[in-house]
Amino acid sequence: MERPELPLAQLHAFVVLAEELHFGHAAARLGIAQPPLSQQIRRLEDKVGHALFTREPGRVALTAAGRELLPAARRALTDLADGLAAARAVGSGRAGHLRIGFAASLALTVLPGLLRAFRGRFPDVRLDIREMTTAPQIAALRDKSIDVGLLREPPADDASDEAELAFRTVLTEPFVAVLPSAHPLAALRTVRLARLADEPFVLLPRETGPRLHDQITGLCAAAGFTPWVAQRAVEWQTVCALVETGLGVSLAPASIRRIRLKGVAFRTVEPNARTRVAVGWRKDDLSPLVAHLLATVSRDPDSAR
Amino acid sequence: MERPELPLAQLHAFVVLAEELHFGHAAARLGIAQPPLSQQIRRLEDKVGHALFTREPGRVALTAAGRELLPAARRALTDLADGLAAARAVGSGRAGHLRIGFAASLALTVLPGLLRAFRGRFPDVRLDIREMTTAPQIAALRDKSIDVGLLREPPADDASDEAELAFRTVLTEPFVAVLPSAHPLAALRTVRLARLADEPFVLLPRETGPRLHDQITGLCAAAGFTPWVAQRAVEWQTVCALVETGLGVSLAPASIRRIRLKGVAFRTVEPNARTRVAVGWRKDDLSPLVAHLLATVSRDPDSAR
DNA sequence: GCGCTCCATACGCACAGAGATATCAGACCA
DNA sequence: TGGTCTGATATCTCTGTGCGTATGGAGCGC
Repeated sequence: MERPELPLAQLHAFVVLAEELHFGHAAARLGIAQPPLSQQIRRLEDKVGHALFTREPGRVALTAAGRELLPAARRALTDLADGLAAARAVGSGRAGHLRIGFAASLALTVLPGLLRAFRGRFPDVRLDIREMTTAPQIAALRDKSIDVGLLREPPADDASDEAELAFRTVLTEPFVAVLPSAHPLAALRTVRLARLADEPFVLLPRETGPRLHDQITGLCAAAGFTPWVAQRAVEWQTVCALVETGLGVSLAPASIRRIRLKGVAFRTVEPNARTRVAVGWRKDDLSPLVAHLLATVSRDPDSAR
Repeated sequence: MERPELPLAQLHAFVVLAEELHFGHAAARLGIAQPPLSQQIRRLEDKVGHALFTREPGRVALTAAGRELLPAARRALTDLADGLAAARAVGSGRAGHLRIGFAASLALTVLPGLLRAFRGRFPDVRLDIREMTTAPQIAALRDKSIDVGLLREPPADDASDEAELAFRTVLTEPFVAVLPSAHPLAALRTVRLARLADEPFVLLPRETGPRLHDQITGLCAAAGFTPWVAQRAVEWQTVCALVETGLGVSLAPASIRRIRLKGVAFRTVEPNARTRVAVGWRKDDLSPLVAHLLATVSRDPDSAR
């Protein structure tokens, strides 16, 4: 790639003149007087080394050399205009590409509203959403395979080893007991946690979200028992299905009320605790898209319908 | 098409830096010091309105906006470089497109050498050659459907109605008598024209080249007779074939000796006259290609082998 | 012949920007 | 802790060029 020889301003003048084929009109379209235009063209012709127009009195026409240069000049100008517009759109966050990880349990609650709100505001941004549990999201944020994560129970903000990631709580929600409809406790409005002490439990594997898992077992411990986990399942959907078949009961974030199954009842528990849903991102990620997404999350707190 | 906002020099610097990802190396490749390069990039970023590179200590990288701008910048630069080169090639006559009309009788003499010489000198020029007799060539030159004509017996240079066309004689050649090999006159080295007075003639139609036709009949008239035209044919090739079958004799430019037929003999005639082959072009055609072709014609006078 | 249109030329001004040198600041390494 | 590498900043110079106004000159039509 060599040093460019032709100033863009002159090429612009050239293209306009090639369209108008009239110095006066072309100058008017360019918003300048006629003599400067003559100069522009002259300078361009000097640089090219050949005449680009023939000026017979009354008629201006392109030469063969001019016909050769014209399409290249036109392409270059439109390419640059388009490229500049695209770069500005991306730079300002009006366009681009955002990869979002999300916890499966949010697929029916926070996520739809958030996506709808964001898409409404930034229709040219391509959203790449992928379901991931908490721990993989943190790893994915670190290795930059996602830009934003929506997860449950993030590491504490002040954890020393999380210097590169930031989290902000999006919402908190209570836990609910997940019971088979036929279960005696399902008849109550509120279930005291201790009453679940002897029930078999269905839970997610601890690795998929250690802090949430610990919070659940911690709740049980506070109620005076250690839950006996009869079955593990990797999705809340599956957990509910297993509960329906009578394999056990569960404790889950209230979000999963959205999973409507005939044979499953959700009951508030007592004593309760709230679990946090947070949004996480890389602190050093200056992308305006991330900023916009974070702003959208804050602006629409009830997007978690 | 709007006024271009991004100076090409800055885009060039941008592209080079995007390839090197190192200010020092990029500056070296650009042949400038490092601070000016920093300025170029800064100015470009100011105009775009967003950062194009991230400068973490030790590693320079493109931002999303920069990645968006890069291909457009690259395309624009190469387009312009290519377009400029093409325009210069066309302007200088090293490339382009030339339409040449030629008389059929030259297809075996002047033309091959001329084309070979021209192609050798200007391999990037596309030559569009089309066979035309004299009168259509003049019309084609006028309406610009050909750029150069190779023809026999052009109108006189000083003809008042030929102000827009110019002609230059390429070569002159004598006439030869075309006889069946078995013809008694074929036994002679030279044929006196008057001896053909009672022979039937095979000639081209007058319209295809009135001046050549008139020259032939003029020769006969000078020898004291008016030729009896037993047959007309539109190509010299055909004329020779008809002579071979004994349908008559003919008078033709010496070029047609190239048409070798077993039963046809070519004999010089006496008295003789020479016929001119000329190249014609539009006087107002400033194309360097035409100038080059004319120069080639002059430079290789013996291309008429 | 006169005026009109159209383009070129001449001259002047002002500003952007490309280049240089010199210096500074942060990161990293020995 | 000091040296090195990297990029940013400051300041200055100078050229290019973009634009203006004023003017010239060639065709063309009335």
